[in-house]
Amino acid sequence: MEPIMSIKNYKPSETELEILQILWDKEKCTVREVHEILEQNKETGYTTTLKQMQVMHEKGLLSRDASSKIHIYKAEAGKEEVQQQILGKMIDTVYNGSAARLVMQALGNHTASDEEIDAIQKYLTQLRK
Amino acid sequence: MEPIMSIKNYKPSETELEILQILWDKEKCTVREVHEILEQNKETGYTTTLKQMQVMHEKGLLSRDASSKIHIYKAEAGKEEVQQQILGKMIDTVYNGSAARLVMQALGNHTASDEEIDAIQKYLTQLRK
DNA sequence: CTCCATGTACGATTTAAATCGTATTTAAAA
DNA sequence: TTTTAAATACGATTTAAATCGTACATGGAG
Repeated sequence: MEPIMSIKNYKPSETELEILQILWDKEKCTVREVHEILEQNKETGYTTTLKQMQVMHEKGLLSRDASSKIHIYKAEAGKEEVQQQILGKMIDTVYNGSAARLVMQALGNHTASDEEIDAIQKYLTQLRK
Repeated sequence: MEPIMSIKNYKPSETELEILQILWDKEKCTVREVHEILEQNKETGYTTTLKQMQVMHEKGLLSRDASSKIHIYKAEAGKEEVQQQILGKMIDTVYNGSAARLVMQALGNHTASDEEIDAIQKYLTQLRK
């Protein structure tokens, strides 16, 4: 697997995203730690997780410290960057480029709490300046 | 290909979504019409588009009138339904279930115009009641 | 009626991701 | 030092989507 040209503009697969989420959350992990978290949601073999992480390492999505027997992995792809990448693609392909339409639909059906709405309104006001 | 259990909760592939977009926009289309629009964005063979649409028909995503030689296709999957489905999955997998976080990131980087922000704020105020 | 341009049908292949079995390595316990 | 549990390496297989070549059908022009 050749390394990814730029880590920006890379859209991870569903499984890769699950692993990235774990590493964004926990900073550093062994394969076993990642695997055990993954296993809580779906059945999967240890070597499957291992292989996934090896491939992601080759792609440059993860870095690792291999100085001891147990390799320690770390996310190289940044959380905000990747989220932004996925979101942008979605706005284009699903909402024809209109972020506003996405936002309204998101707020309409995934009922946010009053606190969340407050936060968003403040954010909007600030955004205007 | 077996028909999809429920058209709700179905997440179309990237290519399927492109075809759905066209049919949401134009209501009824022949394969050729769809293909010619698709071709504007990417190189692809006619029979590839045909096959895609046949499979989507088998899945129940599209219906068709086959009474004449030239079949006329129509989207069965509803636009809002599918968008909602994709969006919901994304909020879960990318934003840990927080619609608010998605919204803020969407507004932060895909700069909306002042008019759009107005519209969103009004929408929010109304949402509270 | 015959030709032929333009369709559809469908199987085979390609491609990419995900899965897993097995071999090998390693480090610490016995 | 030997054994062994637990880790990595890696090739082979599975799976699903996408692509495409080719055969066959159809209806209108001549």
